[in-house]
Parts: sequence; structure tokens; C-alpha cells
Amino acid sequence: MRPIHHPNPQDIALAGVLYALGDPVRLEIVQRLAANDELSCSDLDLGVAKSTLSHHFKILREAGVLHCRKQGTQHMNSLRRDDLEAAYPGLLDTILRSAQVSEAKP
Amino acid sequence: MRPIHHPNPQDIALAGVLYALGDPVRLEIVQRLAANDELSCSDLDLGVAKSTLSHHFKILREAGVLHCRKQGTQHMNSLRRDDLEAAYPGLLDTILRSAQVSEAKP
DNA sequence: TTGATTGTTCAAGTTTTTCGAATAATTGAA
DNA sequence: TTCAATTATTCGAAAAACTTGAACAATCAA
Repeated sequence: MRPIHHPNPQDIALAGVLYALGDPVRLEIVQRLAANDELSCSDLDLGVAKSTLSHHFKILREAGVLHCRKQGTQHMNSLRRDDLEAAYPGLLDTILRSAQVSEAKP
Repeated sequence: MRPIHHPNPQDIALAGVLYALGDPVRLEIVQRLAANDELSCSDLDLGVAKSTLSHHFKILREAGVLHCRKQGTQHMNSLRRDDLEAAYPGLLDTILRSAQVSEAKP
């Protein structure tokens, strides 16, 4: 298996972050992480194949949105809150707040 | 030609907005619109084919990010600031601020 | 009517996404 | 150690989306 890649804080691109969050499944993942600190893939059941879920985590990880650490056979994921806040102040919080607004509507 | 479609304010989806802004060309378009009120496609030279630019405007329009009005042979585009602010308070401003931070870095 | 301007639509090739199946990595039990 | 179970990635193929140049449509002015 290849080593897990995370971008350096200064290499987190805004368009990349927005792209990563611009998918309903990935936005849901980020919301769950915002409420749970750490989650593994198996903690989520979002109605997609596990290979697809793995792909979504990869997109989020390579965009700099989350950090992944191996623990046994699991991969524990957490939001890179501090790095995101340093790079784009207020962005993650505003998006998370918007996501809650979004849930309340339908 | 087909009629130009704009989503109703209540149908502006967060993931759709983030997806629309998650492309460097489209993010640049939005930044220009933030500084210029109204722009036509021909006002922009972003290094892509005009058919591609037309596609990008369509994505932004259908996501609810911008409004397009025909004026002669031109299509004048403007940000839907009020609708976005009503749907997701602070979101557009935070993203535009982040985009400026982003420009200042490299 | 003709030509110039402005964008959209179309058809193609390229890229990305999604899925199931196969593979890899780790742990614990036998 | 070996074997099976757990967890997640990688692979290959099909479907969807993106990009482009060429063709088409709409408007205006001469």
C-alpha cells in the first residue's frame, strides 16, 4: 500500500477545498466529523459502495480537509480544523453553519 | 435557443454552490463579478475556449450563484448576493475573503 | 439583406466517478 | 506460526462530466 499523503498547510488550495465539499456525500462526511472528532470509514453508512467511500475520503484528504491516521486495520479520520482556520479563517465554520441551515430547510 | 433557467432562492443547494465554486476558473469568474457588478462572457479572458466558458457560466447559473440577463447579443451576469445571503448567511463573503487570502499567498 | 458580434449547442475525445471484485495490511485465535 | 476475520485500498470497466473546435442561433447596424 502507498503511504498516505496529506498536503502541507500552506498547500491547501481554496478551490480544492470547495471542490471537496461540493459533493453531498463528502459534505455529509465532514458534518459527521464536525460532530465526532474521529471516525473510520466503517462508522459511516451513506449508501455508496465502500470503494466509492474510500475515494471520497481520498479527495477530502488530498484537499487538506481531513487527516487520516492508521490504527490497526482502521483508518481514523479527523477534520484539520486548525490548518483550515489558519489558511482560510472562518471558512469551515461558515460552511458547517450553512450545512445546518441546509438540513433544516426541506 | 432554450430559455435561461435560474433556480428559485429556496432551491439553491449548498453542495451545488460549493461545487460551482470549486473550480479555479469559476472561482475567478465569481471574484471578478464581486468586483464588477455585471460582466459578459466577452469581458473575461481566462484561457479557456469560449464553449468552455459558456459551460462554466451555466454551472454557476444553475447552482444559483449568478443571474444572467440578455441585453442584445450579450449576456450580462451578476452575483445573486441577496439570494445567497438569505440562504446561507455569510457564506459568499467568507469565500470571497478566502479567495483574496488565497491570492496573496503564492 | 448582409455582415459582425455574442453565446449556445453539438460531436468527439479526455477525464472523473462509481461499482464489484480482487488485493493488501493488521489483529487475534487456534 | 498459520488461519481467518476485519478494514480499507486498488484495479478494471461502465457511466457521467468536462473541454474543445466547428456549426448554429440571436441580435444589431449598416
